[in-house]
Amino acid sequence: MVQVRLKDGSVREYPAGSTVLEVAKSISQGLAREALAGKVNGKVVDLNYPLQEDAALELLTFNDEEGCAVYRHSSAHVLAQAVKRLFPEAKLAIGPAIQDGYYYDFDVPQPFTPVQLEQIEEEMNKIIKEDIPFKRLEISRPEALGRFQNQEELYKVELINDLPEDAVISCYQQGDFEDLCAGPHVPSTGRLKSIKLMSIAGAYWRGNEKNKMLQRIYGTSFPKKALLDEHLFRIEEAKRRDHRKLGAELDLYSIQEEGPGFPFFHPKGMILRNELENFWRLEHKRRGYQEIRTPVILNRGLWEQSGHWDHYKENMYFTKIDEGDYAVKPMNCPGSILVYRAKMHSYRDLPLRWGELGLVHRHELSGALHGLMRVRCFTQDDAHIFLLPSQIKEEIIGVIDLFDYFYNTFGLQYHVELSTRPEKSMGSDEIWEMATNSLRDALEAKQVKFKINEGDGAFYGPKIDFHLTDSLGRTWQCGTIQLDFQMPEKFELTYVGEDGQKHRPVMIHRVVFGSIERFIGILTEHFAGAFPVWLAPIQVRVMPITDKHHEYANTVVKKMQELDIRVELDARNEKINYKIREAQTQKIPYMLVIGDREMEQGAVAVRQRGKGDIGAIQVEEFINTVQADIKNKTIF
RNA sequence: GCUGCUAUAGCUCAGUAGGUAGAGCGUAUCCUUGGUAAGGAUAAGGUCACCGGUUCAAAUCCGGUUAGCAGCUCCA
Repeated sequence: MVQVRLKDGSVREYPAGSTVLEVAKSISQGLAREALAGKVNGKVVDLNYPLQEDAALELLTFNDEEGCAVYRHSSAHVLAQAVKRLFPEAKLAIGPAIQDGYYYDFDVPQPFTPVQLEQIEEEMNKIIKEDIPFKRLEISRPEALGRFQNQEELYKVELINDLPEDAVISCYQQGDFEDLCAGPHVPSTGRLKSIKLMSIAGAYWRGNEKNKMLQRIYGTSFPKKALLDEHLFRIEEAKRRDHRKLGAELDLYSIQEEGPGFPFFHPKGMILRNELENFWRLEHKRRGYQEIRTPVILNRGLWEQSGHWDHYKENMYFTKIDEGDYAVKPMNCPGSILVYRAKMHSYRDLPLRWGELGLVHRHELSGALHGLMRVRCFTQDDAHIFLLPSQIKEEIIGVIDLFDYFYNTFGLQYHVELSTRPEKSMGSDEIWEMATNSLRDALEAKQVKFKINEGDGAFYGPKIDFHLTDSLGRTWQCGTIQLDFQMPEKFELTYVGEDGQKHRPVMIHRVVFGSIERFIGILTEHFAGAFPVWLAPIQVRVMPITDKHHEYANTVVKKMQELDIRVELDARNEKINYKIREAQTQKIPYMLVIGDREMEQGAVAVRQRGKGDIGAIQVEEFINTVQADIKNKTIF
């Protein structure tokens, strides 16, 4: 008998050799039906994996990230099998599960056509109907090499050769199809329900442009058709909300041929920006930050000292001034450090929290540019905090609180990831350990759940990343908190301690919005252009029914203008329906219709975005409502 | 940057076996004074992205450049 500890903490006994599926069945039929794979002592395995000794077991369904990945990965194998059936000459490369589905790369003489894509999808559905079992085979390296060489699957041979010495090499077979694969997989192809192939794209073998370009087929799959439909709907919805489209329609910004990747902000986009910045300044002031501003162009020596000249050159822009080499700043930290160095600091002054809305320029590949999300110049809502090592935990907690407050204000959910030391990095192990532990301690003290990203930290220190989830469930990395022991060292920063001696301060780099430009893009898509009143470029539009009502409408407008409400009068010679339609497409939160009735009673007829006509109220009462929306940052 | 695709009016798009362009929306003017998502008429507006080639003739065919889109790579 073996003892199996389940997710709920209970321990059950099973005969040795019982499979994961058998355990699932013993718990409930429903679970057995839903289970896609198991997780034994933290390792994801097939459902028919036999339990030979005591273990902790978790059953994975589509709702678990890992279960979902197994499902998609099995889908990719079905895709490959379908392609091999229809195009036997196709060579297999790799086919992993990804965020919203899976892909498989093939080496074929001709790119796939959309018609062929449909045929492949049909074939996949056939394979699913055939309900072919997935069989796991563990084989030796020579056997694996032999097998795939025979099949002339040279990409697979290359993969096998690159596997580490001690790797267990496994193969999965489903009927006549066989693929090199670590697994695990669902028990049989029939477990897959709704599959769909999404697109075809070129992709280089191993992502390297020097290698051959392969044909990549993207697909997705779900255990229920309703889930697939929902996914497809989300894609359509994302197109409708695309900030590039809405940015033009709402006249927020433009990008012109004269400046690829350098956005132009129009008056309405500037209102958004300024509101975000006002909010940012106020909240930072409240939390003990001061604001600084450092130059955009600084000399070569500085960038050599900071390490950017060596590590970041390809992304930087350069210029010459009076024979001297200068660079346009790609980051704000060196500037902030120079401000710190401008005078002596006592331990009594720390922590020093210096915010900077700094415009940075980075050379991004032309193919990477994307609306406001990926640009060549952007404003980081940066801050550098100089502190004593003993203040780290408390200070990080303060930053986490600030981030939480910001994201909640926009109705954005988030999750947190802690990134640890990467291979290429500076500094001693002790320092890294201590820095990483401080970040972890702060997260734990705040009881924030987090995921660990091994080896994904910055070269100068570990970091905490905040990933926002927007209204469509997409995630965006925005905020980041980075702990840095290297820059203070390189620039020989000091403070005078209690003992009268010089000591090295620690630095925290952090951004909340990340980039104001990108954040505007995210907000545009999150709200589908229907910004909350406090951000809306036009908050109220007043629409008189005929020109008899213009005078009264004007007094209403004036009243609001005096209170800094962003109000517009639509005095055009158009029917009320027409004016409403336009205000609606412009996503203006409040429309005020003014006719005889309102004029007589000193009232306005209010139409609220998303709700429609909500009736007439007195002007003063309406003004109070709007002001409350602005003050409370109400979202509707 | 690489691969593929695209570029016609402010916007969305049609068009031509190669013979110098068209719609809807928007804009302007006039008529209409209309109560919760498009009232009517008239007009203006384009070196068909840019440079070069083929041709009697190029917006149309070919090459290059630039920009955009999708993917790869990378990231705030």
